[in-house]
Amino acid sequence: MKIKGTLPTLILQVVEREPNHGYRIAKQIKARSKGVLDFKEGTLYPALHKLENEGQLKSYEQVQNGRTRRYYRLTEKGHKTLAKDRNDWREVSKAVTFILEDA
Amino acid sequence: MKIKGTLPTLILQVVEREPNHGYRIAKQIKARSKGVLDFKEGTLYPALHKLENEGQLKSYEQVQNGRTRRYYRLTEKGHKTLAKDRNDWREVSKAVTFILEDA
DNA sequence: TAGTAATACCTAGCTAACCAAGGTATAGAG
DNA sequence: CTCTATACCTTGGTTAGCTAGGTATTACTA
Repeated sequence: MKIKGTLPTLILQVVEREPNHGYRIAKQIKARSKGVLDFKEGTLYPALHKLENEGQLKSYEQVQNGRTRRYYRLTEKGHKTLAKDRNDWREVSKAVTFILEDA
Repeated sequence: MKIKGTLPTLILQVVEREPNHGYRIAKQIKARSKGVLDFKEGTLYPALHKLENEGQLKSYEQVQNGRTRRYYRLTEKGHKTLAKDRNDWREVSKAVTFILEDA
């Protein structure tokens, strides 16, 4: 069983706490899920580009320790999307759980 | 936000209660989820065929009210898959919820 | 000092899930 | 007789995610 479709929402959530760069966003999703959610770079970066393209995220370069990183921050639109997605997730996950637990 | 990947498990769950035919399986998923989960026929039937092909389901024809329906029942393999999928779902949904609720 | 692991970003090509939009056919209600 | 619901199916499209590559820097280790 492989659940698809949660990555954009998870990215928005991680970036909401504080602006962050791609590599670190992926690490945090993995860490906070205790390794359960482990998205690959070939999935992550296209997802970030799409979110920026949609206006959910805004990126900027920042040099740190002599390394250039691309940071992402939430836009106003991204905030709204995240709020909506959280509700969607609650609704859908509740529905699936309800059926699977045969309540 | 569109979650993908739960349909096969939901089908196995519905059929576990009692053997059922495609059209009714879809209706029950929709009804038990209060309309939240609403898979289309173009999704359902290929999913059923795939599950039977994998040996998770076994189908047979049954005439009822002069109409021939294709019923599906769970195989032993299907039972095991369902048990595993339920655990997977618990784990993954817990992880996503944990991150989204920013716990 | 050379090699390797970790960091940090990216793309191309593939598969799988889902939907839209069609098709066929029967049963029942008006 | 027509319309709706039932019941099954397929084709073609989109999208998410993975595999498997690529580039380049930093940090540790042998």
